[in-house]
Amino acid sequence: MIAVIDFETTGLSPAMGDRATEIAIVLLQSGQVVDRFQSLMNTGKHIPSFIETFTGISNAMLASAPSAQSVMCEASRFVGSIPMAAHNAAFDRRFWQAEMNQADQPSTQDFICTLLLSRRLYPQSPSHQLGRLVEFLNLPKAVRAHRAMADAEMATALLVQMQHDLRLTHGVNQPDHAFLRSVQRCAKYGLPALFAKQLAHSC
DNA sequence: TGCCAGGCCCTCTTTAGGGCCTT
Repeated sequence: MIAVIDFETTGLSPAMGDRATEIAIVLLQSGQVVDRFQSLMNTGKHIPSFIETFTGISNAMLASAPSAQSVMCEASRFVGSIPMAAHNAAFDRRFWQAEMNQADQPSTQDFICTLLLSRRLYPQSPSHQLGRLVEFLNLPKAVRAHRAMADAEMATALLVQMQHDLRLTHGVNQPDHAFLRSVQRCAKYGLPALFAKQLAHSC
């Protein structure tokens, strides 16, 4: 099981005071979506006008949203100890840890990054932005990008496609979270050896 | 629109610099 997460936020850095505005999580098991979690969240932080335009999430929408603390407690129960994935995971991991910390919840989940994986697996793609990758791979594109669930669904489709390509193209039987983590960490020139090792291990 | 940060990756590199990606 892998939990694919996406945050919408007021900016790029929790260390600079930015906060999450929306969270979406898709649970993926054996290539199938088995559950979803989504919520706006009110931290009391003002959303800059550029971000309102960018995400479509307004200060008025968050005024009636549940508190960040209650949403993150619910998200923590939803994910448990399941390993997580995100596109540019360094970004979502920072907000996950910062918001969990604010809500007095643990945040020990391991993350894999579909951005780093796509740079390894699809070096021919002209761009590794989530939307551009989805177009490059002919995957279903979200109608409303830059909303949390739409982006989480696209990242999930991307992850499923990468697992499929690892099986079909590279003969890897079970590209689970642990194996994806080794692909992500593997230097580009080392990938064929990694695939061969996994193939031999699974035979 | 892109600035703000942080991490990865590439190269005209490694005693560094800049592009990409996330909102």
